[in-house]
Amino acid sequence: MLIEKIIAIKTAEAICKLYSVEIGIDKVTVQKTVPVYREKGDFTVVIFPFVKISKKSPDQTGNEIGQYLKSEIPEIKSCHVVKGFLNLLIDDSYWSDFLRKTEFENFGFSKEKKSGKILIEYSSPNTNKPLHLGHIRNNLLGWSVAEILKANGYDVVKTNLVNNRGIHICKSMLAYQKWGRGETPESTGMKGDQLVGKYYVIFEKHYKEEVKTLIDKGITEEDAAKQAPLINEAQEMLRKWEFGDRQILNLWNTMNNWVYEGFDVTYKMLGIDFDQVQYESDTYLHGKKIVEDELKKKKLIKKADGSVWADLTAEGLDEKLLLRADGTSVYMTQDIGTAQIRYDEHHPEKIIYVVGNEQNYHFDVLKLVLKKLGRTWSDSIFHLSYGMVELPEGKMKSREGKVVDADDLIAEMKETAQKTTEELGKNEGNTKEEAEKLFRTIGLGALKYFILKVDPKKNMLFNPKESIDFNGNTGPFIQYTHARICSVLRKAKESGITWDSGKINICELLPKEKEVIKLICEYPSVVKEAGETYSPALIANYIYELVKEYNGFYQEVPILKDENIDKVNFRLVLSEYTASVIKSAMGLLGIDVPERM
RNA sequence: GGUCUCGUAGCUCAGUUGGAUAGAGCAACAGCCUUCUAAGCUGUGGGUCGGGCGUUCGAAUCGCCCCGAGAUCACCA
Repeated sequence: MLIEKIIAIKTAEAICKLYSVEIGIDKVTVQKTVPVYREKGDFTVVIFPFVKISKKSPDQTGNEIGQYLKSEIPEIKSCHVVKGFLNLLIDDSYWSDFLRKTEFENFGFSKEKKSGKILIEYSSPNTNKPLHLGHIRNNLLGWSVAEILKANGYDVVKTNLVNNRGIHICKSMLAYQKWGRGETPESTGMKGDQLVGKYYVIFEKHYKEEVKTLIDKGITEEDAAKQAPLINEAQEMLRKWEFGDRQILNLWNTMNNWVYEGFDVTYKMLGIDFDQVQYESDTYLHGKKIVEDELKKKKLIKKADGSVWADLTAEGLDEKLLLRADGTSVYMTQDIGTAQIRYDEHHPEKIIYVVGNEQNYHFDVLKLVLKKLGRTWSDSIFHLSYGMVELPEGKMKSREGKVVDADDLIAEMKETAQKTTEELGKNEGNTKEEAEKLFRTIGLGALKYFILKVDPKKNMLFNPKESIDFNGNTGPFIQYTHARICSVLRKAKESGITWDSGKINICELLPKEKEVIKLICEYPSVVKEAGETYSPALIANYIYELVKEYNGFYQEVPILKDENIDKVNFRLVLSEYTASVIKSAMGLLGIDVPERM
């Protein structure tokens, strides 16, 4: 059991014994002692809540509880009360024992398997344009959360729902049909998704012009948006698609395959993968069927024009369209089908949808509609709503081409990594392949850490003019620390020095040594909390703290140069352990750590 | 307008189940490499935690009001 937990239990016990009042363990606050008082304590019990019970001064209460704890918990070396805070100093042997006894294979990960299965959907791209920085955030988050849940013992299914149908897809198809002149990825040398995206932007450009012309003729903006010939053609194309027009389906197949191939390249570069891929072109039919069945059961309503709606007025919302008058389906229709398929196939304890916060309302509605249709499992749907990546001038807009392209950014990061490495003269002795791999690792490390260290819920800013940093609280900084530790361990081996955690024989620790061990001890609870809150940011911030602390130790304390072999042994174990936690935690973020850089 | 989210140093972000003097990084300045990788370490300056009121022994954290920014309220996804 964690020493903090023991302290909390014994504190509650002390209050019972000393003041004859029973309190819950959750009423006891045990926290890390603030740095100013580090010499006096490792953990602090907040005494204020107990002075009402003891009817004594905070100092006196603290001293009494402190005496009790000291007599009950052998690991406590001393206690010390300041202004209502009881600081407890833990004996150094407790910390060195921790290193001696703890196996670091899979350290931090849950030992027992959870029974429930979790399905997590992320990425879910539209096949009308290439991926941009917003999608990168989505992919990294989804992938990392999946890994964190696995580390917490869950059986996780990573799934991608490809948004390959709908009016938006028709837009790029229509533009290609009109202005594409038979271009292909081969003929242009463009990635398939980039080529299709080009036509999506072209559609929007012409559409905007048409709308402007209509407005100039005196038509309102709203009507102009509906009357523009291009949008009507796109809708006609959607109808043909949904009713199986062979020519349209051929074009759709061709263009979608170009996009899939392009996406695969990007996913591979990013190191993102899935256990399962679903396509909306399959699931929407299931949704449509459910809607038609439920209409017969009168749970949905049909209007005079033939459109089908869910009435959510009783739930405080309005009516929501599920099928258009022409019989074609909308986003919600397919989501109903997709959810049903997922439930039938996996019976998951939870279905996590990693989708931007702009769709909060959509998911509220989805859950309500499913519930209205009698799907009690709608409660297992959880929308992991993350913030937007914004540019200095505001939101990214695919339609206007104002985006940070994923492929470009990844390539730039790698180039920056290469430039920095070469400037620092750290690329000697690498073969070309090794160097390429290293640049990719560092560039991606910088990008992934930059994104994942931010609380998922919050919007974040990306300024393309300021390249992502490689110093300070960054991926490369952490990778560098790992590489340095590996270097020390290599040097030890080369000089025939061995180390063994079982042979740790140290009674007194230096402050820097103790702080590093204390942080290592925290890793399991960080993994747990990151799992409970779906937040890779907790892992990122934790690992930064550990690495910073280790660097202080590395700077101040000689590892190999000490004459005392017990100290050398201990410090090598500490270093190896730190490296292993760095590697494990960065692994949860999808970031590789090199052994040299 | 309704609903929701956010507002912490010049910039980017931590810290929010209420706890000690609110922390990092970047940027600026000053130091540290004949000794384990200087992508590092140490130090200096930088804050009415958007504002006000309240609850509390104690508020960046909880409640109410106001100000500011964003998202959403589509027969787009």
